[in-house]
Amino acid sequence: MQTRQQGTHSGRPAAAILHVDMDAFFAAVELLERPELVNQPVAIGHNSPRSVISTANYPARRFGVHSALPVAIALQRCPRLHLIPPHMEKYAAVSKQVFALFEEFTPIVEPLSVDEAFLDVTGSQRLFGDPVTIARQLRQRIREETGLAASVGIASNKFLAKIASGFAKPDGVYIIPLGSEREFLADLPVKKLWGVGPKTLKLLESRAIKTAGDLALTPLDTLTRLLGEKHAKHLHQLSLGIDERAVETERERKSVGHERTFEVDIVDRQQVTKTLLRLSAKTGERLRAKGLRGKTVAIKVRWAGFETVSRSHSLARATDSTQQIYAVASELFRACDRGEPIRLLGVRVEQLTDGSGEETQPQLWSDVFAGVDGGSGIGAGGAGAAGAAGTGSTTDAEQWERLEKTLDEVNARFGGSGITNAGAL
DNA sequence: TCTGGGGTCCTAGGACCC
DNA sequence: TCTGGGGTCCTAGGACCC
Repeated sequence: MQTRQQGTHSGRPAAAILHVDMDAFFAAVELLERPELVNQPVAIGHNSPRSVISTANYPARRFGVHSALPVAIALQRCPRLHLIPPHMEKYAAVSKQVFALFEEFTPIVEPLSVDEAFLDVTGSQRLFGDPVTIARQLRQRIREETGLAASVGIASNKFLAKIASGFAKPDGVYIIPLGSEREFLADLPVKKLWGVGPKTLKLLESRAIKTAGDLALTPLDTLTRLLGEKHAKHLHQLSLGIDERAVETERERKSVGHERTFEVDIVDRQQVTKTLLRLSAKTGERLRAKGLRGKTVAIKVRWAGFETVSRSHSLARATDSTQQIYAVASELFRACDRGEPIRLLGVRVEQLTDGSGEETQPQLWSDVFAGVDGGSGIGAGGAGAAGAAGTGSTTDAEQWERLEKTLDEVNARFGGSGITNAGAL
């Protein structure tokens, strides 16, 4: 096992990167409260027609139940499946605990998701021992503090560490020793490489490229013609075991948005309007909570046939205003509406800048709804009343009821075309 | 058995400027 | 009069990841 630093061709000591991945995270958290189900098949997902499984525990996986599988199929494959609806706040709290433990071993931590991170422990070895020892301690600490199992992959770069953690699962450690990368990759199926999904897999297979080893032997210009310049270069590098991306502790957020798939495709444009309002409000609220503003408002519409279109519009100035987001979103929708049934609607704000230095704009719902409900309801305590940022106080059910009720009145008065703000576009 | 919701990154064409 | 190339911004779509 690789336990000592070796030099590399560049003269720098080899990096020691850990990829830590919690095992069946959401399910494992739920099972802490329901230990009697530990050996039963358990999956996390809403029990509704268009939901998919977000996590399955190992007993459930034996039935062919896995992430992204439609719930309806999961229940067919495993009629005795214990389906538990997700409780994101609970997982976020445990996640926070786990990430705090990471920081005990190194400050260089890159979160990949709520249950997964890269740790650069190159400089931690004097204090904590070699990477395998660090992994062992870390797993021990996680188990003590949370009762959960984490798997750890160890390698000289992020890509290999991530591949390694897959081999470590469940509840293990796997190391790809320095110098054995090419050998390790030779027989690795290409679909294991970061950036190879179903489409790319098909393209590669059409050229008889099945393993990372095959990929490594394919001339770069062949790959470039197949996949485009960046994608080709990236995959070719990975196939050679090369990944020079550093573990990044801070990454700038690029967008904030919300979307919703309807249980049944909707036709009613008043419901569209209501949904766009709700999605805009959620988005605006999160922007304000994070002190962000965005210049571009984008919508996503998935038609009943699953065809998806997006429309976007850039503003002269970045905004965090629910009112403005909604005005743009509803106008974008109006302009692309085919009158067909709709499966999904989304609202997203892009081109973010942090709002510092700029005064927060008051959210003048009373202007939008002026003369409709007497300006009473929403302006006063409603979505994004100035200063409410970050408290979560703007999402409670009562408020939504008021928002929607007011919108119903608007629709009734203006013939259900929704509210548009001519000044917005 | 139809396919979530949160995102990131890349490509490509057109506008516009130098 | 015709034509060029680079850079940046905007928009739409698509692949991919957890």
